[in-house]
Amino acid sequence: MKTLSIKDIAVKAGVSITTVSFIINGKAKEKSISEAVIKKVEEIIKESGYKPNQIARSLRTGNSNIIGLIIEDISNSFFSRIARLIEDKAYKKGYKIIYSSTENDVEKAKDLINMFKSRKVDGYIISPTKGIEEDINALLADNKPVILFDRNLSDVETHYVGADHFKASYKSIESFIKDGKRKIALVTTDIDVEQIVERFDGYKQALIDHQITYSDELVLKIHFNQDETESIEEMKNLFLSKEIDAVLFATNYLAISGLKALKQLNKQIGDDFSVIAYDDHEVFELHTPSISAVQQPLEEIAETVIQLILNQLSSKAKAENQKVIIPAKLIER
Amino acid sequence: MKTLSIKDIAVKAGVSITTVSFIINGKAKEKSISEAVIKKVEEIIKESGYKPNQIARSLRTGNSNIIGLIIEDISNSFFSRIARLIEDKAYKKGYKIIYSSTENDVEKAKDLINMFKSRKVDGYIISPTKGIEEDINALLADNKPVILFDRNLSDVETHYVGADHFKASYKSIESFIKDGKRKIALVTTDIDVEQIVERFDGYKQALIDHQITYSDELVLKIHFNQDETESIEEMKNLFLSKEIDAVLFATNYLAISGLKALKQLNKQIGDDFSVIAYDDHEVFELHTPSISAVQQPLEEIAETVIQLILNQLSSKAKAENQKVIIPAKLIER
DNA sequence: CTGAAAGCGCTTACAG
DNA sequence: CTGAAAGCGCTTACAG
Repeated sequence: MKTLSIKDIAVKAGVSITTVSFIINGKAKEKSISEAVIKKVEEIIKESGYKPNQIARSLRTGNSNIIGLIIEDISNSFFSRIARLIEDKAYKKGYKIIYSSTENDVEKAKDLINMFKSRKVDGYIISPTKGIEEDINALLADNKPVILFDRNLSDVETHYVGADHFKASYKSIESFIKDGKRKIALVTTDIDVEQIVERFDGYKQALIDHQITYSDELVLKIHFNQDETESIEEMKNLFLSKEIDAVLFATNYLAISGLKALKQLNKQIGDDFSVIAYDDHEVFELHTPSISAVQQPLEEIAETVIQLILNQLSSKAKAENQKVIIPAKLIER
Repeated sequence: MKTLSIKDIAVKAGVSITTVSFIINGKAKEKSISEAVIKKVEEIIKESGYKPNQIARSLRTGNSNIIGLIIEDISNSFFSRIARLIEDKAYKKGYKIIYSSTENDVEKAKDLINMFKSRKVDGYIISPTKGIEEDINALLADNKPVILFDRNLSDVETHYVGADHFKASYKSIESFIKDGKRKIALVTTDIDVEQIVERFDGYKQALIDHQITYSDELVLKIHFNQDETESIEEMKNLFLSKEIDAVLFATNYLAISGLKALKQLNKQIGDDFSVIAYDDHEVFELHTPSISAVQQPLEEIAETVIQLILNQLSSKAKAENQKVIIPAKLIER
């Protein structure tokens, strides 16, 4: 069974492909096609199950009704939830999303941008890695809408949506201090991306503002792609060597590794030892005891991202660049 | 800056677009293009940063080097992990993956197939919902490779990769029985898909084989799209009303809700009350006490799926349909 | 060893 | 009210 083309429909209806095309694209009225012809063509389309070839349409029009979503890692629940929400919302507006993970690898990120570019996606939603500034600027020069989220790139002039990482981190530390903690550790990663740096800055500033000396020794930077068992070992060392009474984990997967480390050490979380995780996770609510977490407003982030990109897509006018910073919530458990 | 076309390259190199096309597609030798021309064209391509328009290529060749992945829900960690593995492996072979969630909605699933079809994806990897048999058969009639995974559709003659859900469920119940449990409950969903039915059958058969009377009252079927709070209430009722000493949860998200229910009831998991979850989740290892889980071999499933589809894609010959059933492991914690 | 030309399936400016 | 024709950027059978 050959797939049908617009020509087949035109032949069947006894009209030109121009007429069929106008009808498919809702321009029938505008082009004053007669009611009778419209009805006839629509019927034939329906009963034949004809679907226009989007590839051909894209080649001709230069756009695709597809938005490219580039994230760090789809298996991280923060991203998979965001992806799901964005997909949902875009779908309702007639846009499809295609997504792919960079694994924080600059080369792969560039590859993905190229792939999306050569597929003529209409717009880009990106949680960027450092090093792709140029590629993104090239997209912008090409007049493609780009929305960054989760982490900003200071060398790129475009829209950004993200949580206020500095403040969320600052407040977490402040809540430790209010509870009388003084030896507060930070477990973070060594990737040099803005949202991680902000979390570190918030940690440091909160200590300083409360007259607690900042010490490098209480900050553990886990190497990004390292094996989890190794990370757990490093955390165990940290927890054993210093008299720490509280720890902020800068990502949810670090917190999960940290909980495993504590379990192995048989160290109880409680009045003597408090924990906050950055980015919530199902683990934390169910954990005994429950773990406090900084919760980014996923729904709001996804909504804002979609809103911004749809605006861009519908108005050809270049809008003012917006940086939307959304407060995160500290869920105390 | 206009994007370059093959024509621009041809003009710059002073050759025809035919020649450029042959070189791009590695057919230079075969078409005996002279070394000098090859070198020159390759240099121009490199320095100009020219990337062939994949849309045009797809329109012409009818394929896309893209594999469509259709899953139930990307925010479920079972699927997001599989997706990540499949993406990785496909990427290494030069294929891109585009994926999208059906949310177990037949209409959305059909829509997605249509979208992928009109984008001319080369092959399909699908965790199907019931009701899309016809659509999949249409793809097969169109000679497109289709690999089903996680759940099979009996009315569709194609490749399938999945865990042995019946046996895994059977063994879980058997392990309860060995521990002396007799009042064993099953919490499952009401969606009528093969892998869920198999888990139920395994549960029932194990009871029967061990001379334990099967009772409907010990089986709770949670409505698929229902609010979690409601599910938790129903589970609390089950746990309170019967003297249950063990429960198998048929999915990991049900198990998570179940753990929340138990927490609310202040009911301890231990010698008097055992729990096994189907599909592992980070929650379970960290939970106090740790929760046993049926672990599907994600890596193996992903590997097999990719292998099968790549085989199909490279050999135009229609291979024998394979049904690969992979044993799942019960991780006792 | 290389090129002119047809054609993939659409959209749209132009003509009538 | 409707259609013929150009063109989007490629690939490839054919010719030389």
